[in-house]
Amino acid sequence: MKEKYKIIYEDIRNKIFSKEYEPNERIPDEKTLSQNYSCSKMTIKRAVDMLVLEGLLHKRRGSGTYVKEPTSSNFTSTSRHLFGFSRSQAGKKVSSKVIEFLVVQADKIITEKLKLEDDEFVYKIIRARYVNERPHVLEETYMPIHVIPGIKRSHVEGSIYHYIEEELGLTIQSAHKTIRADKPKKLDKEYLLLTDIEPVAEVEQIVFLDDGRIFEYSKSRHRYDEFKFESVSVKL
Amino acid sequence: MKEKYKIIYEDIRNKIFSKEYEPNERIPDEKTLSQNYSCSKMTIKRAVDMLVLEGLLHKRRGSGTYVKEPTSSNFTSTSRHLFGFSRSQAGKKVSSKVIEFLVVQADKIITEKLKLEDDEFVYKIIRARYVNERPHVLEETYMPIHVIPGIKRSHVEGSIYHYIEEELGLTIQSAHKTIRADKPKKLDKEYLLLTDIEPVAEVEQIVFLDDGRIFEYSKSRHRYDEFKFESVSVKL
DNA sequence: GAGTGGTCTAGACCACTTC
DNA sequence: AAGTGGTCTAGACCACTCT
Repeated sequence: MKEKYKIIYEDIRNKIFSKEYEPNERIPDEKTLSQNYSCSKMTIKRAVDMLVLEGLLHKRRGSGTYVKEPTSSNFTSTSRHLFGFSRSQAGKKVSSKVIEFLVVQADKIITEKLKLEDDEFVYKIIRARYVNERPHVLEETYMPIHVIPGIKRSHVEGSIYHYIEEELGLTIQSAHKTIRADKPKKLDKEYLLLTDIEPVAEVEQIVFLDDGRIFEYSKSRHRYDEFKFESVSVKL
Repeated sequence: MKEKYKIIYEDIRNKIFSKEYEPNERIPDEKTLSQNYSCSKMTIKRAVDMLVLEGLLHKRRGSGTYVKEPTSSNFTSTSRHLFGFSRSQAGKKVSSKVIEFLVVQADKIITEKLKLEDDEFVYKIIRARYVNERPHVLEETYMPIHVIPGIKRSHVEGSIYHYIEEELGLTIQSAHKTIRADKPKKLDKEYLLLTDIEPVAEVEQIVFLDDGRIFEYSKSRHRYDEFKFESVSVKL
């Protein structure tokens, strides 16, 4: 984090959260900021635009840049939905029960989702995950063995993402997600302790490495009362 | 749409969808593109970065910029979740049944969500919405009467967003959304024709105008089998 | 008209991969 | 070493609001 625009982004962000810039207040204009931070206007614009995309600021041409009032979606969450479940529950006690962990030949759907050649092998991992001993989500994950080699049971019992990023040294670039509601299936009821009238929120996800390879296709089925997904959309 | 970066963005986007740039192919480097489009490298970078955020391209420093293979989340949807229900169902026959349409004094929750002063009046609108005669979603919407004045029953029966943008000339800037699964409530079952074991996907939404004012707080409860929410997250 | 953000440039220099 | 994307600049000019 030595890029100037990231430093400025962090600094302004901190000033918003610490209320040095208060809700509905106009922050200094871009020319002033570029003098304060000793940088060009374009660099200020870049930092400020990140905060606009994040939903913390809004701009009015000809008028100025203003702090948005806090809403549940911009101040609570990190607004980065990219990483695994363990990381999203930082500070809480996460545990996992491994229900299935094997290598199988990819079927038609998995081959299509992971963009594999025919007849490739993939890890199939089914885990129930608990926060403070309470079941939260049932995950069914597929990863190609030639992209993510050497997954051990110990990784599956802990954090697979930790293994991928720290031990294999790979970088996750992006994730495409689809969120739905669904009736509970048999496995959901069993592991998430749900009855027939208690639904799940399903997140289907395809995750990319920074070299463009797909390394994960998964469906996570969350207890309806332990899940929410937050999103900010800004007009371009 | 006369900004150069938007024109270039559209043009590259079209080349991706028309397969002139094929999946996994490397597109021309930024220097070449800036010559082709007679513009600076920064302008190319801006257009390309929009496509990266949209999940259509990915970049590798030192290597090049590549077309992602299509996944359900990047090629099907417009990736703009900003506008109302009518617009998201373009081309289909949308109808509405107005269940409630009145002006009420905002209660504590609505006052907080819409960031109102105490005791302000808001429109309360409950509508069931149908696509091809089939019920899709039950919407409960609150709008402050001093921000969006003059809503008539005819607007509520059609598209309120059309009224706001076309007739009032206001511009929608952003929306903060929270998505959950939930059990069906009495009204859901009645208007969405659900049984106790059929859940809903709830989208709670706060929508901003481009002057920073909040003009809508709503909860939309969708039939579980007629809803999905797609999202692309890219590491910064 | 003064002030604000929006677009765009031409080029320098850096970080990374290997086209 | 050559090629590619990443950062940053200093400034020009435009579009918009109204401090």
